[in-house]
Amino acid sequence: MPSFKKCPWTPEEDMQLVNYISRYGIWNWTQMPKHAGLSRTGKSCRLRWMNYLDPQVKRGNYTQEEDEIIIKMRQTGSGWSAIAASLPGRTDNEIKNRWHTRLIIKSANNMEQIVSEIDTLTMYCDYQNNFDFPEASMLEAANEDYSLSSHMLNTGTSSNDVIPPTFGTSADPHVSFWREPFVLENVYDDIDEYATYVDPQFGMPNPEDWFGEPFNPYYDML
DNA sequence: AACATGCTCAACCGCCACAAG
DNA sequence: GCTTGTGGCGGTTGAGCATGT
Repeated sequence: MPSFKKCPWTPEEDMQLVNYISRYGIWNWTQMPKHAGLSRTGKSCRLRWMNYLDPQVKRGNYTQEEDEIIIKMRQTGSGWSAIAASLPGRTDNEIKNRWHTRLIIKSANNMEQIVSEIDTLTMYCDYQNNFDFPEASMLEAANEDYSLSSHMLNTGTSSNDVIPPTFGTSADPHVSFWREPFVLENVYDDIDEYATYVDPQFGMPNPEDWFGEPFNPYYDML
């Protein structure tokens, strides 16, 4: 695990950056810190301005409408920057934080999401067993989405309740599932356990029903 | 009151795309 | 076509605050 010291911006540094940009504008992030007398990288300056100092940045107090937009766009695969573009005043970083701290649970609180999780997993099975699937990024997405499941399973519980396994993280008792050679039986084992945590009101479908039918939305692409 | 745990968010990193030379 | 510089994106981390025990 990398260990690096975080170095918060001081009010003086903020002032320097704001003064410089208000006077000369943004012309080159790499050169700017030198001219502004800041001992920061251009990237750091850019991030500080974009996420914090820019007067157009809105802070806190997300409306329900904003949350819904984030959830919808995220579910359709939009990137953070695309979502930020749809929410004036919100930054990608802020939206990302919002997602990971609040919305990921809300998002999972519907059946469609659960089905999507299963579909993603099914695609993964198909890939591993039958195809040399070229879209490596899809696998990463599958892993991420499956990780999402653990958050989903928390729906309706408080932080003090028993937390189901956290798939795909260092604390994940199932982490070996993703790192070992793929074995279909492992999927069933995990799905079974996964299903036991789902709120019964959702009427979790039998995983066998889902895996019994060949399913791969990417067949047409192959 | 003291400690443990969880949550939030600013800040960093690595990687990628693109443009210019 | 290759190299280099720059900006942008997404993932991750750590500090500090809030809350619970």
